[in-house]
Amino acid sequence: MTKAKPVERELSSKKTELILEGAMQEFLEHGYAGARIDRIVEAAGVSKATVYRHFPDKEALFTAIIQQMSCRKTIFELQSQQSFEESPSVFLKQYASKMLDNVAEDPQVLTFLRIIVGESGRFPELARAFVINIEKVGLEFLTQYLTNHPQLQIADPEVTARVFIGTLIHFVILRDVLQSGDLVPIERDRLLDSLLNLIVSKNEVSL
Amino acid sequence: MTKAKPVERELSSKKTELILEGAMQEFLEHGYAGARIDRIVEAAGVSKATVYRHFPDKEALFTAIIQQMSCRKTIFELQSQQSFEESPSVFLKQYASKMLDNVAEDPQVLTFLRIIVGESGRFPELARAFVINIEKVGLEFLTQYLTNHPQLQIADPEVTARVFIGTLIHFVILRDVLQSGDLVPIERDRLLDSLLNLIVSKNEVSL
DNA sequence: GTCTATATCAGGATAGAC
DNA sequence: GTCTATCCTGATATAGAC
Repeated sequence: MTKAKPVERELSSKKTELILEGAMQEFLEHGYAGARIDRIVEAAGVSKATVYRHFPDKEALFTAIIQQMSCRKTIFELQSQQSFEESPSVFLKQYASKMLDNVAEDPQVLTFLRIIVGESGRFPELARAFVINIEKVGLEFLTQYLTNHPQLQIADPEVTARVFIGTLIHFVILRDVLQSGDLVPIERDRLLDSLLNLIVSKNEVSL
Repeated sequence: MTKAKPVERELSSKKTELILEGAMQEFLEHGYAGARIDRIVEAAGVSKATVYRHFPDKEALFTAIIQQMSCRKTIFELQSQQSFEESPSVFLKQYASKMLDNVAEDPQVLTFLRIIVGESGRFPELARAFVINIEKVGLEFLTQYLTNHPQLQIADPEVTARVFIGTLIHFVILRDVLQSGDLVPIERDRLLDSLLNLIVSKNEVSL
């Protein structure tokens, strides 16, 4: 009987990791067209030929990176870190705060967003993967949450979730992505408080 | 006395126009790094040397184009086309509708947004020009409008303007920029109606 | 001021030894 | 499977004639 040979058809995942690591930096920093294979090679500490033995071309490497990030990056998945038992208005404000902090603290998220939007014309599949893995998850979670808390008296949870996330994303785009927070300044707590006031029923008694 | 010589220090603005025209197409379609001077030359119908006589380098040409577009492009300036005398809720819905239509009908707006966001890391000044000329204008107009209509009972017009525009921008990003409207579908009228319901006071009597 | 022709060099991708 | 060395296309930018 044939000896069970250790699975290793996939070309040495050690180098693959190095390449992906270096490529991620490079693509995030320079975009697709601006990325240089030479720099990826240097950052990864491998030879150029090795890169091309693991990935057919630059485009394949790029899509691999971005798709991987769409799975890993969490912008809205803060559920685990949070206390579900808080009152809804407290929970929602925490949720929004965490989301804003996450983005501000992780510059990779910003460059990732820039890439997704910037290349969405040439790589629509990547944009769609982003929407499925990140936006959709956040929207559906919030919709569910709003639906599950009838005391909030949300008339249209689906739209309310969009308004909530849309406001946050817009804020992130102005402040962090476009680096223009000072041009249209607003205090963050004021934004969140007034936003929650709009969303939760006006005649709030015991939220 | 010296004969008044016809002003022509600016290198033939005829060619300049052609170059800018061609460059706009090229940069919008391929981004900064992906744009090729050769294609600009071809589209403009001039020689490469002429381009470099009018602009010091690729980057200068790029920033000229984008800054020009930030002045010309109107996403939120729909005031002139609208009847100010409508009731606020009608006006606001018209305003939002017009804005969504404008974007959907003009693919240049989409590629412009992609460029601004995509290059905002490397060209922050362009991003800031965009915010000043487009976002800020929209936000301030809406804030003013909400303030001027006290019957709406807007507690915080500044934030409400952001919520309104943020929701619209987010919708545009998902549907048009990222081309993923089908992945997180929502009927446009439902979005606008529910959004307005959130914004205008619940106890609406005569808006 | 505008063109043609060209310098210069960097990019992605591969051949062939080990 | 990995490296070194190289191919070759095509990019930005310029020199020099008109």
